[in-house]
Amino acid sequence: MSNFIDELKWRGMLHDVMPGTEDLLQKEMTKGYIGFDPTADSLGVGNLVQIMTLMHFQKAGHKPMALVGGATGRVGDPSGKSQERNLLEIDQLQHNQDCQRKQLERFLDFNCGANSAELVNNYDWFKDMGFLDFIRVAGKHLTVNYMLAKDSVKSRLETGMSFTEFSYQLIQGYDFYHLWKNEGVKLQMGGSDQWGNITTGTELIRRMAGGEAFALTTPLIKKADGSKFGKSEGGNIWLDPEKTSPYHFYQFWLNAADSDAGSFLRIFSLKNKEEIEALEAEHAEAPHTRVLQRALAEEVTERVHSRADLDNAISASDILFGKGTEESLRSLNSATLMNIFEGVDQFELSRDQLSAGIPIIDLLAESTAVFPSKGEARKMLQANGVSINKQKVGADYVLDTKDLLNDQLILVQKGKKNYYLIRLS
RNA sequence: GGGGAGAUACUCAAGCGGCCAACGAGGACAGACUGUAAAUCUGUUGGUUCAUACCUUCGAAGGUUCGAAUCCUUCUCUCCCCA
Repeated sequence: MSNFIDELKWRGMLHDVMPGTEDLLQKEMTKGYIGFDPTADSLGVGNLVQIMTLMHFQKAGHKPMALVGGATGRVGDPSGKSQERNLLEIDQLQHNQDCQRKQLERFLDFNCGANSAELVNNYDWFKDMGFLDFIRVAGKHLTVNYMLAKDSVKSRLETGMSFTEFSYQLIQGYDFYHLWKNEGVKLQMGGSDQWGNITTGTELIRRMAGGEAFALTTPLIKKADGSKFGKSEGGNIWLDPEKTSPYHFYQFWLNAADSDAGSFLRIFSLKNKEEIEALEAEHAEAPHTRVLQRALAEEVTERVHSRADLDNAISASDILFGKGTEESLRSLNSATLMNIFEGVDQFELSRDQLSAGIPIIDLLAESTAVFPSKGEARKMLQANGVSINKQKVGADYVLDTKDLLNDQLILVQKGKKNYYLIRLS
């Protein structure tokens, strides 16, 4: 059994840990869990931190458990929220849970003997519990004073908070108690914003049964410039390939800033300390080759998607961002192009429209949805931000069949990094 | 319950009868420079459009006026002080 805490420490993944946790982990194979909130129908890269935590936990010889919050999702976690949340519809929640469960299954080993991973849903033990039972069994053991002292509650006392959200910590706390009592789970992990909820659980275990349980949290991931991690060009980066294509996913990691790449590699890769430090040394020698970003993007994309998806993403990136010129684009056959660019946003156009000649602005704003309006298309064209097949074009450019690659495709570039593929229907 | 202050675009924040689609800052997007990095500099940032045009915006609804984000009335909400 390797030292899990030390592993998290050097990776910069340890924020807070309850005294005695390390002793426990060194002494015995421990069951530990992390909860996932079904607020969306896919996990995002932010959740990847917790997934990695569970993976390291399992690698260290312990038994990881992922909890899908079917019950807690109905209530809404106030942690880190400055406003009351809107409740999700029940069938939406159900859908989200199903999607998240499938994703979680990919990352852990569910068939490796004693420390095989497990997946549970807290709705299973809450669905048959009545409100009166709950407040008698769980509620009696904690004082409102105790609950009010939590940051998640305290920060909302000014603006207001519903009883529903106030009770959230008690529900999550009861989860821990339930798993402790019935499954022998002794550790709950999570993001640093979960510390309050987790300690409510350990407190509940202590008061209800005189038992001992432990807690550990990971820091909130922030980029070096202070901005939020996990977003790109306005959107969240999802693990679901339908929501964020493997190409975009790969690009997201590849675009990590130098100042972030090292720490991201520690958190999101399974590489060991020596490997990472070697890569960093190599990167320092020749920053422009961006070995850190490549190593990061490759490992994470392969784990979340697949080797084949990764290969395509790399090929597409090489073509789009390499030294490639219009000639090299024209030299590729369309089957290859279509395959490689699967993850690039695509639009269709009829041959008739094109052969009649179509002004660039109409093409981008009307025939396709590259831009939401002609005004924006014009603006970007005037700012010199649009390329057709890697050639900058002006606002008065008119396209026709001569612009087709392989008589099939047109590659549109908006800004430096946004590519669109227009193909004949 | 009494008194006071306020509600402006993604956020903060000016404007206090025409020169306001609304100063400025941040954010976002784009250009240059680079390494598909950071920093820096430049441009854009209500919509349709491209024209010295029209439409929709300044909490909501009415009103005064040739003309209102700016004045009046009512309403809704927020904050502060006193009880």
